Order: sequence, then C-alpha cells, then structure tokens
Amino acid sequence: MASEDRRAREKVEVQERILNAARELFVSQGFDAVSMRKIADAIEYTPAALYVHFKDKHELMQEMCRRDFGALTRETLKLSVVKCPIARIYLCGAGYIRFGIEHKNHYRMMFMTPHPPELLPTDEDRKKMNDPDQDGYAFFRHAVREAIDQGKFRPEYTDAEAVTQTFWAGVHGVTAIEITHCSDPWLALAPLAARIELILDVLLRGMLADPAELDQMKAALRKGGML
Amino acid sequence: MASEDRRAREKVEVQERILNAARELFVSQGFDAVSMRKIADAIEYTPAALYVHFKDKHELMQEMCRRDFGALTRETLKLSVVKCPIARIYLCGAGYIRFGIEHKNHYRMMFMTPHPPELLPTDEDRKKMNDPDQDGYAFFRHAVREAIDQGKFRPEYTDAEAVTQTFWAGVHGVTAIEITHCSDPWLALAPLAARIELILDVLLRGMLADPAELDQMKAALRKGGML
DNA sequence: ATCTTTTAATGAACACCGTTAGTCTACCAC
DNA sequence: GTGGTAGACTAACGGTGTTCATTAAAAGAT
Repeated sequence: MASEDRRAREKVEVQERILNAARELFVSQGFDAVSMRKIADAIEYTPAALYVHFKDKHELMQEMCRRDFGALTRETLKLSVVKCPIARIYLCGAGYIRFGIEHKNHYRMMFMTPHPPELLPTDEDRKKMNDPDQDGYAFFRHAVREAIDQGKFRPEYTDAEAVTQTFWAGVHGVTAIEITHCSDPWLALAPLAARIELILDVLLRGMLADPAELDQMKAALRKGGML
Repeated sequence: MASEDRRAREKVEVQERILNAARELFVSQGFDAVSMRKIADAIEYTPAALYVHFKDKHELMQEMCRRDFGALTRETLKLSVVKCPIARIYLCGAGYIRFGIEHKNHYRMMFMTPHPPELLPTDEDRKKMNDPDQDGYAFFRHAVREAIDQGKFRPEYTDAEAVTQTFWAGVHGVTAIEITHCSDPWLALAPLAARIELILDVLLRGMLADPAELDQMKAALRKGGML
C-alpha cells in the first residue's frame, strides 16, 4: 500500500501548510488576527477544508503552539548540564522569561488564555508530565526538590510543588506584565533586564536558607560565562 | 436651563443602564460573551444606540471596569492607617490578589489585556497617577520608598519604581495563574492560600536587609488581628 | 406660536467571523 | 468496472462590531 503512505504524507503536508500559514498571521498579529478564512486564503484553500484537518480554530491554534513550545522544553532541558540546583533554577527562570518575551503571542496563548477543560490529558501525557527528562515543568520541580533535599532552602519550605509554583508565578508575572503593558502609556516600566534580575534574585534569596549563597552562585555562573 | 440639566441627567442614566447591563454579562461570562446586541436587547434599545454613548465596545467595557476598579483603589488606600511600610506592602499585596480573584473578569480586562495605545493619559490623569492619596500604584510605591528611606531594604535596592514593579509582578503572577489555570486539568495547583503566603513572604524576605524582620512584622500583624 | 437647531434613537445595511450540511470528484480496493 | 472513502468545494446559517441616513422629539430663538 505505497499509495496509502503517500496519501498520509500528503495529508500531513497539508496540515503543516495550514499550521505554517496560521503561525505567520499569529506571531505578527495575535490570535484574533488569525481567521479561518485568512488561513484558507493563504494556502489557496476553502475555509471549510480546514475543518477536515482540525476540529475547530482553537484546536488548530493549540496544535501550532504545542509544536512551537517544544522549543521551550528543549531549551530548558539543556540546563540539565548545570549541576547546582540553585543555579539551574535561576537559569530556568531567566530562560523562561526570555522565551516568553521572544514569543509574545505564543506565550499569551499558552499561559495567559484558559484552555477548554474538555481535553483531558491521556495516561501517556500524565507519564510525560512527571518525567523531568521530557517535561519542562517536571524538570524545574525536580531541581527544586533537589535543592530542598540538599537543605538549600529554609526548613519550612518542604513542599516542592508549592515552591515551584511560586517561583513560576514570579517569572510569569514579569513575563505577562511585559507582554501586556510594554507599550502602555499609563505605565513607566523599569528596564526589562533589571526587572528580570530583580525578581530572580528576590525569589531565590527569599527561599534560600543562606541568602548569601545566591551571590556565590551568581559569581560562579559569571565566571563560567553562563550569565 | 433646567431642561438642559434634565437632559444631561437622562443621558447619564442611559449610560449607566448600558454599563450595568454590560457588567451583568461580563462578570458571569467574560468579555467575549458581552455583545453589543445583547446589551442593547437587555435594555430594550437598538445596538446602534450604544454608539451614541460610547465610541466602541472596547471603550464601553473599559469605562465599566474603570468604575468598578475604584473599589480596589479605595480598599488599598484604607491601608494608610498601617504605619509600618513593610506591613503596608504585605497587606497591599494580599489585598490585591484577593481582589483580583474575586473579580476575575475585571482583572483579566484591566491587567491581562493590552489597551489601545491611542488613549493617552491627560495632565489631570498624570497628576492623579502620582498622588498616593488617589492612586493605588502610587500608594504602594510610596510605601516602598518609605521602606527604602528607612533602610529596611538591602542597600542595593534603591530604585523604588523597579522594586514596586517587581513586587507587583509577583502578586500579579499568582493572581493571573489562578485566574487562567485554576481549573486546568493539566496542572495541579497548590492551595491558593499557601501560594499567596509563599509569594508574599519570599518577595519581602528577599528584599529585606534583615529577613528576620518579616516574621516580626507578621507576628505583630497577627497580634493586631490584621492577618 | 412658529421656525430652526440639536440630539437621541432607529432601521437597514456592510463586512466580517466560525462553523456546518450537502455535493462533487479523484482515488483506492475489490 | 463498481462501490466506497476521503479531501475539497459551494453555499449557507447565525452571529459579530460598526456605520450611515433618517426619524422624531425636545429646546431654543424669533
């Protein structure tokens, strides 16, 4: 059945052309600027044809973001070479913010827009979600757990999940504010770089049993050219 | 010209009925659920009539949110009775998050949606914006400045604007994550109360010259029944 | 009391949007 | 060849924000 393979290949190719057309509109103008009709026009198809390949607009956009966000995961996982969990946490946070700001609309879609609660994760998804070698969140939480186990954090901070989510909240806050308010004339934002360093320093120092360790870690990172 | 006054009163009354109808749809179902036609139906007017009173849908929604957010400002300003700037900062943050979560859609509209950059603040606005007795942000920044002047923060933290925005980023992060992801099956969020306390503790402790002061302050607040 | 100006509200339309039902057609397995 | 399948198409439905010419009524001026 070579022809069957070919048909499958063709199908995938069409889907990819759809997703690429969608991406082009999306990155430059955001979700609302992507209309099924515009996508269809771009690839010289009829709007209805898109529904052969995707359930609806939301699923289409989600699929596109999902693929593109593999890049964030891959970039994050690269940090497994960093031995010290504190340094790993710091670099994860910095990378996360940077990525979000370089992909504003993707970030908005993934982390600032509620997803329909109908799409539940499969068992396979659940497995991935908890594997630090496959999932960025799990990777980060693993670093937190290591730090806790090594007694790096204050003794009252034993809940890795809560600590992870608090750190996430901090970096998400900086990212989200930059995305939504960077050109808001009602607000005079301090330089982004300063805000990034501040939030990372403050969060980590506030969690560390020995706050001085932050500066040692940063000095070491600078020495290694990783900061 | 008594009749002129009456006409003005009537106009204001219609505007208010529009805003109230809009609010009702908005709080329960969000921005997208509010359509000009639905609002018009609710007050038994024609859709076009709304454009006599408001430039467009966005301005209408913005005006509604603006009014409702007076409540946040008023609630924040109440904290001027708290003498210690550190405690004031802490309570501001807690109140901010609480308010955001009790008014999810309003918060989303005000702080998670970019505003059209065409509407510049007037000179009067600019005056208000910098008056701690009228503006919540200025009030908060003033507390930060006090804390800095009193030597409460680490010596390298001298930029009140940056510190304010970093603290804001933290509380915004918690609020925004709760709003967008509270019913996300892909995420197991720690209890909200725990995340609130954690972020406030961590942020403040990370900034304080003497981290132990956080616990003293919290103890004092608990004694006074303010926490 | 009549005439003019102003203004809120209307009806009808425009240009979009996401989505669907029914149809056509090219290909595949038999 | 025949029947079935699946991708693409045409046409439409019901919705959206918004505009514009027109009405009707009230206000002000003479």
